[in-house]
Amino acid sequence: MKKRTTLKQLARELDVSISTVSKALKNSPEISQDTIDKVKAFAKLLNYRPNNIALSLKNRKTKTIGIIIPDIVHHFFTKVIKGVENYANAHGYNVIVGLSNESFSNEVINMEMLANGSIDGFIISMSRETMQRQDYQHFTECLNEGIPLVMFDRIANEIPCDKVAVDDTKGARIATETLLKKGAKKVAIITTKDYVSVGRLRTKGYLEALDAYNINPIADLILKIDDDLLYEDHLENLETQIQKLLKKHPDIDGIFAVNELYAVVAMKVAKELDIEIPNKLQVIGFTDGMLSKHATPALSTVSQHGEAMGEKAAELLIRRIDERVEDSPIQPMKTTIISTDLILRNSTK
Amino acid sequence: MKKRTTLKQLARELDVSISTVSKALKNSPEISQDTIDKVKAFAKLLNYRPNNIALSLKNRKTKTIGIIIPDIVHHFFTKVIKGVENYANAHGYNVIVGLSNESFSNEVINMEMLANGSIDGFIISMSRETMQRQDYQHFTECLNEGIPLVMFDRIANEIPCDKVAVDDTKGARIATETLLKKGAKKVAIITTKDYVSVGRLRTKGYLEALDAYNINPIADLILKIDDDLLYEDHLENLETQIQKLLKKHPDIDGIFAVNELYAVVAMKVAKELDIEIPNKLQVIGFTDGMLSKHATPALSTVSQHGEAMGEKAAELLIRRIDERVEDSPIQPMKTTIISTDLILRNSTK
DNA sequence: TAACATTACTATAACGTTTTCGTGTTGATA
DNA sequence: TATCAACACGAAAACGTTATAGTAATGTTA
Repeated sequence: MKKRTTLKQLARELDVSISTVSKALKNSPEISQDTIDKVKAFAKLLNYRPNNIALSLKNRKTKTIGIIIPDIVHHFFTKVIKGVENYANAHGYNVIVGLSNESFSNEVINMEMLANGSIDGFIISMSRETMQRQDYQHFTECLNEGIPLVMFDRIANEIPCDKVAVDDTKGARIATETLLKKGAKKVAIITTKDYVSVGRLRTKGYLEALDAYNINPIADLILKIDDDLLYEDHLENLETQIQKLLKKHPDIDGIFAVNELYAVVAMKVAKELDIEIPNKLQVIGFTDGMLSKHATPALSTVSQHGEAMGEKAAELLIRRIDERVEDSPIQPMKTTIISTDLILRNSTK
Repeated sequence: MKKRTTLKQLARELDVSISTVSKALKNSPEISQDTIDKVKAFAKLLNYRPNNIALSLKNRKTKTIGIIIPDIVHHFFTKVIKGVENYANAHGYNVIVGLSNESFSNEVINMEMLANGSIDGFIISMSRETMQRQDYQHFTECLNEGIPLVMFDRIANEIPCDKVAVDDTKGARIATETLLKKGAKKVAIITTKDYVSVGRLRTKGYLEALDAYNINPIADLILKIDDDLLYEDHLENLETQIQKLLKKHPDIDGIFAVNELYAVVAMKVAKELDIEIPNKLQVIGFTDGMLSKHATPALSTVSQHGEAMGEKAAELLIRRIDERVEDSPIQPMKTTIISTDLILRNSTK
């Protein structure tokens, strides 16, 4: 096994000091052009590249950021990662991914693993369990240690950090209003339990829309899915609940679902019940992913711009990291709202 | 900004040497129980955790592995990452993700960025461009520097490293044979250009199946999609080509597609042409992802077990990394084949 | 020609660990 | 009482860098 070239080796072979080599490679004016040329040529020959770890130790910054997400098999999170990578790489940062699998302890473990100097800052979307428990002390601790944090999508207002969020309420309101505008009279919502902030906020938007149209909400039409179950059970449970809903209220002519999976499943159930989409039932989802695009009919949906969110989060984080070096006064925390777009396809009239 | 606790601080405050602190925390027999207890208590109080970077420098290993993939917005790759994370985290390793975006230069840049000591080894699936150019010198260089490599899915046989692959040919053969067994007489394949190894191999499997059934392949029925285009153009192009195919050969009663997107789009086009699935046309895809599961009808597909692949790749890599430390003789390179499963759903009879 | 700049380097400390080798203090042994 | 082991700790080197502070050998000035 060949060992990596180090300054020491270069120095020894060129018969100069390590400092000289280091400086020569950096074009220091202290070093004669002659030596600079010699050193550089030799360094190139031996394919010298500075050891990142040593630099990290010296500079007390790693030029990597950690992103912790609940699940990577999710189009939205995957888009966010992509955005983070884009911005980070363009700014000389690497991205290290931690998966919490929606579990609190995994989230904590993952963060601790990385917080030991491996990363300069975190980008996080909380696990479901963390939201439920509302136990944020690993975040607080992190901030106390001076590690900057940026939260996105699933956010805790209690934590004083930069945040990137979607205007869930507004997105949901517009979606629901669109349904109503397009003639729907009885609009149901398929949402999550309330501890999931995005579900709660989107439900709020739904209610606002009804209110704007002077429609009284009907409890029956607000279907709160418990996605605490295992994936498979969850899916089955989801189907039967939607089935029940559509059978009990056959006059439902609009469904707003808080994610694309719920929307697609709703369409599937409707088709099984011979309910024609979009003529007899219009459906709008949230999060524009693969499923929406390739469903039949193609699903109208609220696009969240995951990639843009990722880029913004990375930008905020890297700014914090840089600001931390020069010990300037701490800037106030910022919450950036990424606006949604309604993409109309064939599941609406 | 509070600074992280270091051994030095503990030593100073406890009025002992750094060595003593270090040893005490490791329960060294050289240190008296008294001191050990004192040090530990104080360390806990100050929430001391060893600096990872310093350890990496000292041990010349970082306990992180890099995974480079062409695209993260792909269910398959995402599954692989999950598998890698599982295994890696369970073994005290972190995972750092690099995206090549199917571009050669991005792949090279990303690898160079990480190869400077940031990672102990790579897990890689080549970008499309790399496959096209067949320029593998960044891999060779990496191996020369003693950084272990594991390739998965998109593999270059020329590179002497561990590999994790799918038996593409066999999977494709079984899929096609299943179509034939279920009564299809005229089976088309929607595949990629030949430089994509998986496309080529799957086409081979398709041909083998035809051969086994004494059917002469028809050039027209082998649709090689050029996915070099931008995503949107690509999709449109895909649709029109499938349309043309189905119109020219209305008696096609089976389609094998080398990925789930092609399969789903084929079903969509068929539906538009009022071809009933599965009665008049049966479809099987490759890669079991979201799209397959939630398509209507649900798509029969060849499952690749991405997560298992990721776990296996991580296992192989970590074994190499560990073996590298003790300078034992180099073990021969291994190629692990992960077998596929055919999942039958409603797009087949 | 003594004092001083300039040039072109080198030595050293530092980042935070671990580990090998010393070393001073005990208590036991011959 | 001199010798030696056991004990409990400290000093220093090393990992690969960079930056600060020297330091010789020149050249310049008064």
